[in-house]
Amino acid sequence: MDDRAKRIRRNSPGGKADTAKVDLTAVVVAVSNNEPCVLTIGQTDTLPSGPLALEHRSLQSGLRTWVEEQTGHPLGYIEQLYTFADRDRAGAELERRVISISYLALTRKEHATAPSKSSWQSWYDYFPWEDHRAGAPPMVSDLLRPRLIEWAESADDDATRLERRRRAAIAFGFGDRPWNEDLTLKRYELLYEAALVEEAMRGSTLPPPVRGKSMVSDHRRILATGISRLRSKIKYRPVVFELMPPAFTLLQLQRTVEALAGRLIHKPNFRRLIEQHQLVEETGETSTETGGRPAKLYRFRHAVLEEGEVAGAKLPLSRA
Amino acid sequence: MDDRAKRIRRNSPGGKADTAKVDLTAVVVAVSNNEPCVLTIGQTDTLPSGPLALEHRSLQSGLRTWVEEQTGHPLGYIEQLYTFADRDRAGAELERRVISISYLALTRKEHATAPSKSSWQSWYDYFPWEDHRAGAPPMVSDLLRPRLIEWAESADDDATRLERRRRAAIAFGFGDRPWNEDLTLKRYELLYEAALVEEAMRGSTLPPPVRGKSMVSDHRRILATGISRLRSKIKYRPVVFELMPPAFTLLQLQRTVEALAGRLIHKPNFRRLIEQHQLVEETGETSTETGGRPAKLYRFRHAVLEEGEVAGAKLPLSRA
DNA sequence: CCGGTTATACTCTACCTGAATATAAGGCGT
DNA sequence: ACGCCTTATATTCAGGTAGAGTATAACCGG
Repeated sequence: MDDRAKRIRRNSPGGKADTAKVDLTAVVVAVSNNEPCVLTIGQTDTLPSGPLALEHRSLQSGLRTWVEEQTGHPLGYIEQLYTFADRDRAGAELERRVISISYLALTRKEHATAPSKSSWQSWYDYFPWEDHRAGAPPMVSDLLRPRLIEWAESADDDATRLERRRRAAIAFGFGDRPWNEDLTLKRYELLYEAALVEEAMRGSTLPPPVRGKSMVSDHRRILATGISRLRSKIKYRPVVFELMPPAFTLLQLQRTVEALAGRLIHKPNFRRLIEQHQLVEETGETSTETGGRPAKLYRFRHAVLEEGEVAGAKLPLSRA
Repeated sequence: MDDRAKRIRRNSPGGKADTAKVDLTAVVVAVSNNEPCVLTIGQTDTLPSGPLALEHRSLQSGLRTWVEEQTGHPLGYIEQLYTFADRDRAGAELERRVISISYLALTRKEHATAPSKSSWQSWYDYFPWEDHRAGAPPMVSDLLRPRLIEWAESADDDATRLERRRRAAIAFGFGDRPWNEDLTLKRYELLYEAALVEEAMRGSTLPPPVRGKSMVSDHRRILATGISRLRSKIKYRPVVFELMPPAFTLLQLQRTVEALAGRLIHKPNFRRLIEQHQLVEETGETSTETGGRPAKLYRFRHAVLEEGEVAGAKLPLSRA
């Protein structure tokens, strides 16, 4: 234990170096009208967040407190995303370092208990290149591809040029590569590195080359982290149901998954999968709101959560 | 931005509540002689760790600095594990909160550059119930099962009793349930909750009911987190190769994976998988050290890392 | 009652996975 | 040299899963 004391002494010449401000930030997700949304506060595009304080029992309870206070939304399911601590995050003039611990939360818009200054924004306002439900958006090949190639070519040596081209091709599915919806974070980081998004150009007077709303500080990166995590998680854990009403049709469920994944799913295979894993049970009711033949209503079988977390539903994502 | 100011004011009556000490902790893993090992420092069972300081450029670089200084091991592959901030972690008497950010690092023992006070310990010294390579260890059914059932029965109401039994059965594969090696963290947390491990009995004079070395502070929980993460990750990402020498036989590779997973793998299927995904290429050499027919030596095809991270090798874990 | 629309059921094929078996190529003792 | 032990490598087979397409059912509105 005496090296520990030594270490601490070594790094605390003034007794101040070791302290940091800790910020909790939430990516709160809901889906309505087949549109995946994130909760923001104020006029600016800002995620709910606040400093960790001594009265908070834990990180999670601190986060819940902040989000409920700022948005009137009590949170259900939450999971930790990532901890950032870039020193230049809040500008170099700050003496103290800022640690930012981010969480992903899944909820439903109806769960709000109080009106507030918060509002819901579609994911795809911030990431217009991420919605492939109607095929790849034109901007991917018309705008992003040429700009990324330009960026790759601007590298000093051949090796870097090659590597940049390959990274871009993998992330965005250029050439004959498939689109991988899970790579949202990689794509954003690539656009940032290539200085194609507004956040990478702060202080510049030029307009950002790529459309898509930006967010305060590094909140768009945190949102991208949340989207990436959620898109991969829905494939092996039944978390979608956190976003569903108590009773729903199988098509509603499918549309919700499609909204999150940003791509279409083969209907018969999706139903087969859900039934195979016995994720839902019929309520007995039907819904005629869909226009055609009435659809059976289902509810989530909460028992699956207890049955051995192995199951995990892989999604039959269509290649079409 | 003026709610932000308000929030900060609200929680900083003395200007002190918002600061925290940030600790970086590393789970450094290597495999040798078919035994998965973790790097510890000093006499006590302590993971390499140290406070984040202002001179560190980032969390990762701070961690690398600490580990290298304490153990003489430069780190290669690292990934963030989890951020803990339990208030009772360092005892309630502390004014300031401690945030603990943990990382998983993969390396090889040979990479040490300097001798030091650090040493390698087998995972299974800390978690003897996690090694199922020779079948389920007797202690699981002889010791853990009765103790966990006892704990479940001691609950006040029927619902809790049922839920505890089910959680234990899932985590440890009681009854006819399969053993799921990924649940290392859940198992440790369950034993902690049931007060069967030493860490849950600090301050008590009774001997801990379950064998297995304990660690300083919450380091055993952090190690469990690392094992869980690594065990699931080897199934879909080619990270094992970080632990392998430059050239190896397919059986050596298999034994390494088995050491990590704590269970055996079906040999022909394992080879088929590796070849299918073209994870390796022949070096042209062979090794006769294995006793029987000389085995071809292989090296990792680094190109797969660039080829589109989708691939992901699922492991054919044997049920036998 | 007919076409539009959605729901639900069924089929077919390619591929993946678990599992078992067969053959090859070294070392070593007699 | 021969046979045996050990490990390496190749092949096969059955069951299951995933992708994709097609068929039938039930409601609505004109």
